[in-house]
Amino acid sequence: MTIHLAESGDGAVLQPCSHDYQVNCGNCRLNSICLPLALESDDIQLLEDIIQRSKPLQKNQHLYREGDDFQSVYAVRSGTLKAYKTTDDGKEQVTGFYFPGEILGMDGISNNAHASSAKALETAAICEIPFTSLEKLSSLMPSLQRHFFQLMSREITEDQQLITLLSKNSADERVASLMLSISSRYARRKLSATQFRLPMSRVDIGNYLGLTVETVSRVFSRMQKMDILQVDNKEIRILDLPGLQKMANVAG
Amino acid sequence: MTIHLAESGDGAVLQPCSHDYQVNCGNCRLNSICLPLALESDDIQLLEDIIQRSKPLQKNQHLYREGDDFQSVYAVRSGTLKAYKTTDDGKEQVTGFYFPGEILGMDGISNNAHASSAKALETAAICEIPFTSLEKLSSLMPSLQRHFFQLMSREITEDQQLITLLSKNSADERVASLMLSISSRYARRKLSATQFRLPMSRVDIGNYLGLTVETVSRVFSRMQKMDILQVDNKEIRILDLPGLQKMANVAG
DNA sequence: CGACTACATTGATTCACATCAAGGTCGGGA
DNA sequence: TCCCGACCTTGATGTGAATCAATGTAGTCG
Repeated sequence: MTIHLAESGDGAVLQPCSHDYQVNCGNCRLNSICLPLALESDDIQLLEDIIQRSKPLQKNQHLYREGDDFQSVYAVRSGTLKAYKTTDDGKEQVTGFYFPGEILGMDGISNNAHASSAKALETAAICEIPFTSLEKLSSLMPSLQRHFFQLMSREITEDQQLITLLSKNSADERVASLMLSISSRYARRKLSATQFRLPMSRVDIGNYLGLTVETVSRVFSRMQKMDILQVDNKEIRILDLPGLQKMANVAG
Repeated sequence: MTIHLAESGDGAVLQPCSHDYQVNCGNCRLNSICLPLALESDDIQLLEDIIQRSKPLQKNQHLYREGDDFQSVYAVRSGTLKAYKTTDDGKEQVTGFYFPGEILGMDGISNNAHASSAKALETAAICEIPFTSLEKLSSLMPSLQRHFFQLMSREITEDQQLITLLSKNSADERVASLMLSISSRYARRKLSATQFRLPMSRVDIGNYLGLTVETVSRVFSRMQKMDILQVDNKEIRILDLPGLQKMANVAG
């Protein structure tokens, strides 16, 4: 059990902030990822009205913790977060990484309490979407209801991909798949698909993929030796994308 | 690639059936599991009107296949199904078992195509719930919309449990957890929590848990030797529930 | 600046589960 | 009834990743 020193006194509570961040859904660079809706502009305004933007999360600060009352889902505007669960015997399982444009917190709906914790891997700006407002709006806007069902369904299929990865694939394949996944998530934001910085530690990668740090490190070394990847601490450059895909041995 | 000989010519298409099965949601023994809604009786009638009951699925018959157009979600009325994905290199990954009262097919929403296949492990009766009707009804009935969001969220949290199990737990713990999960699902239906028949093969269990048949078999033998379980092929009797829980080492 | 701490790499050894191999058991069909 | 094929169990051996151990590197704070 670590104590999160970096966390400020008010903890994970997001205070609606008076100063504007000059962002709204209409002009947000990420809206094609976050809400790829054929929304009418007045529909966007309705959504806009319920979304709360708040002061950024610092590195290691929690957005919410396992067991917290579920109030909202969250969209990442900048930075990266990890979601994780703590098992009964105190071990940690990273269940996902969330990049800009992605939505997290949906696992809290079923029990009205968050089933996992979410903390910032680096400074992160977040859009908070109060769930009851979202529900009401969904009833009025079929396309929004549909979109949200799809988002949750996507979370399910992605979890199933991870289940398959953990159950059927070797260490090499797992790490390669994660690199490809991160690469495509950068590409989706019009950033380089072949050169990027990993926001998470080797421990987090290993934890997510069901491997130890040492194994992750060895896989990176191996990939480097094979001229598939160039690894400089957290800086990654993909040198041989087809080679990486072959190593991953999965569609992902 | 197996050919499913048991499958009848019309494949997975469910034909609405003229003869009544004397079942409706109002009197269904499973409705506390399937739709634990404080539904007004006229609300139940509205739901009733969109649900289609059809002729039972025979063992090994598919309810839907990976890639099929997504039209409906399904509730199991009797029997058991398994859901599975086929990986690029032809391996199979079992992603879940579905018992009476449980809902499957929600992974198809995100892409309008089923992300996995579902086949009957034994003769099974199914309620089909056309999704577009469900969506429309959800807009009108906030409690139904909420319920469906919760169902999907539960699927997410359960998948995350499995991810943790695969990533962090030993063969013994995995098998013990599955036995406890099945036990509690029987208990929920007011059936014996300590004596039941496994509807799935050892291969399916191993596949679901990321283990080989041999390992599953050995774990059962070990549990039997420890007087935790009595195993007679597919008949299971839990002799020492606390012992089994201790072996599982997880809350699930 | 230098020292402390968290993070990352690399090597040696161990171990849990996979793989390979051989029988055993059950259930359905001729 | 007996036979066949699918399913299950058990044993012997192999191996990929965990564990243990040591060293290297980067970022941080007094």
